[in-house]
Amino acid sequence: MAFENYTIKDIAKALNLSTSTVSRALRDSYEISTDTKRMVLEYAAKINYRANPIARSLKEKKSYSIGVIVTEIANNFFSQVIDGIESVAYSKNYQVVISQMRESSVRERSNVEYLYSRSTDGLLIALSSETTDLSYLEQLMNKGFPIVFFDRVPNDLACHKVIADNRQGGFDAIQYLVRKGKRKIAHLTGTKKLSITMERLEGYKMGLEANGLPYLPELVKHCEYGGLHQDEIEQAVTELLQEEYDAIFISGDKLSMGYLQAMKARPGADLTKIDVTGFTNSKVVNLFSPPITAVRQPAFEMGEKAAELLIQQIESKHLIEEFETIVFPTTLIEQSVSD
Amino acid sequence: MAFENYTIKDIAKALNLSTSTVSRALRDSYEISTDTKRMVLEYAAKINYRANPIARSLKEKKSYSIGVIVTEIANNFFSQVIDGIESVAYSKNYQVVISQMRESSVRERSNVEYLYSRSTDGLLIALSSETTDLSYLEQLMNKGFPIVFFDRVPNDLACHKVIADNRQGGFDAIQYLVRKGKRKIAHLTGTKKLSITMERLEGYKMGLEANGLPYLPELVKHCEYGGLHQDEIEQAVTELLQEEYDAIFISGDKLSMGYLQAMKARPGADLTKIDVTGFTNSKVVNLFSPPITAVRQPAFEMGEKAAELLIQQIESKHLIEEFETIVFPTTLIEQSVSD
DNA sequence: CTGAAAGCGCTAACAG
DNA sequence: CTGTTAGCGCTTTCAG
Repeated sequence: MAFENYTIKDIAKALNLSTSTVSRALRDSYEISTDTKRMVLEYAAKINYRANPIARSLKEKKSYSIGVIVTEIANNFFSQVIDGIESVAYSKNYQVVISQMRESSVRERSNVEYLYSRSTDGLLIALSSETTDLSYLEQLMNKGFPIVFFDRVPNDLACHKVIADNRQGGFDAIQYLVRKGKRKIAHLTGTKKLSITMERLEGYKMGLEANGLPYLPELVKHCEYGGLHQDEIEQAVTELLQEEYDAIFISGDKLSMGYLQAMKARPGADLTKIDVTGFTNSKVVNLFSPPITAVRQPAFEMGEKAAELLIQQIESKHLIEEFETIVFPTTLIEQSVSD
Repeated sequence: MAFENYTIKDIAKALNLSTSTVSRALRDSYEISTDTKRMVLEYAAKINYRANPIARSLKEKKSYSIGVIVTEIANNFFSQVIDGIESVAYSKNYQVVISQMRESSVRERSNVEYLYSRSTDGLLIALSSETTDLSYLEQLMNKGFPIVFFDRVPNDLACHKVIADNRQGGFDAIQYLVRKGKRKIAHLTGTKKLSITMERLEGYKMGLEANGLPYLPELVKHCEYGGLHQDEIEQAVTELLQEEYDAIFISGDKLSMGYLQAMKARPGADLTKIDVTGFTNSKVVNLFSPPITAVRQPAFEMGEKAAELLIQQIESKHLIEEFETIVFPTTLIEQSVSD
């Protein structure tokens, strides 16, 4: 009996009221007498009435769902962001609809359009490695469709953005390595199309400069798909091993893990000599061997914040004029050398 | 925050047709002339018409979305399962709506009810550690609401189930440890309420018996919340350290990682002596120190299969009579001792 | 305070 | 082949 699909009509009939009265009573309208309200509410509770949200959506042009687009779900950083998003959405009674674009701008676009046409009320998105043309997103935003970007954000679009302090994170990484006596620090990163790549690269350069170290382009390797395919990383490592370097700063979760794997698989490589510091949100970096010093982003909190901004924008009566860019600090997590 | 969108009415008006004709043309109905169809399709494409799925849902009582309920998203196993689910859903044009219950049966239920009332077309669920009363799920299923269980499945409900061969996985783990010369093998696992706990425990017992080893209850520790909170694990480890054991078999991702963390944090514990074999879907187990031998489930494939079964059930005209239980093999991944 | 009626955008009898 | 009509379940004027 718990799950019959009653409608407002059933309640109206049973109580000898009109559907509008019932609707209003349910929504606690001021124009309904307390007696009627109580009656309706009681009966509704008794039959375990649940409003049909589809009908409500159609009427209100609002679906209480938000779309999320990420590279892939099975990724430390993204899954933690989604955790944060879901937490906020749950507390505000929104559903979270997820899709993956696997670094393809085509899939990104088809997902955006699908989510838009399926009347999600807004979108949270981290751009794909391939994306250069943002005009379709801009058009949607101009139509009033709320979009909040996180992690990988557009440069010159007026919108809410939630990011980590990538520049500082990169800078800290270099400072740390230099303090450990490293002088030739390589950099493994993603495509230049992404904001995170450029910001972390800047941090890297700033770090070098602050320590009077030269910037050597041959020590910087870009993986166009952010290490989504291990081949990219193998290729980069092969190239790097022809250079001389005593430490490496890596600009992403997938890349960091992939680099360690690649090195582990090369019998020749001496893992103890080349220090690794990399962006990663793995919760078990301290268990790794060879060790890796992690640059950690507050992924959960970033997800929370992004969801809050989005829902706030969705529920705002007027068009947002002032867009915010929220920057979260990163944390450097050094692996204890207990063993 | 509304924005203009074309409707079937706009097309009808522009083309001097009735809405029903347009609707039928759009759906490629046999009763519409090819000429009219072409005209409608062309115009629709020109104005970039997108059908309002909410309206369609209301009419058809079908939303082309499926709900997924897991403990948490930021988990190796679950995120990989969701990856598989999303892949299949994407290819069949279904949306994936995600929610987390964090081992709470209350949250599980509220999520189920919410997803149901929001007219998702079906549900994929791995039960919470607390859940004992399945009657509300049974009621939904009796009403014809499609639910496919994966990983943590009910014992005696007629439904599709997708699981790993947990018994065999446990058995293999013990065989492996015994072959390495271990004789006192502990077991760290979750609550007895869960199918996976009982099956893996059985595998453990079978393994012991097959090797003429005694089953010692004091070597088996249950964490009621599957290690969701690290305290549980600390507690179990503290208890275990008072026993004598030379190896341990661990029954879940969270527990495996948590155990390694707990041990690492205890200066006294000699990590090299106690071999660890555990269920985990981490893709970097081979980088761990202390090493862990992984019992790996084909999580992605399990997600794919579960989604396929669900969508098949959703789209089937008649009630399913024969339910399937799909069992996937596990793989034992030994860490190479290269360093 | 309550009810009648219109309509959100779409589909599907039922008539032509 | 195409149009008319009647809803899906809910909200919301507009009248009483």
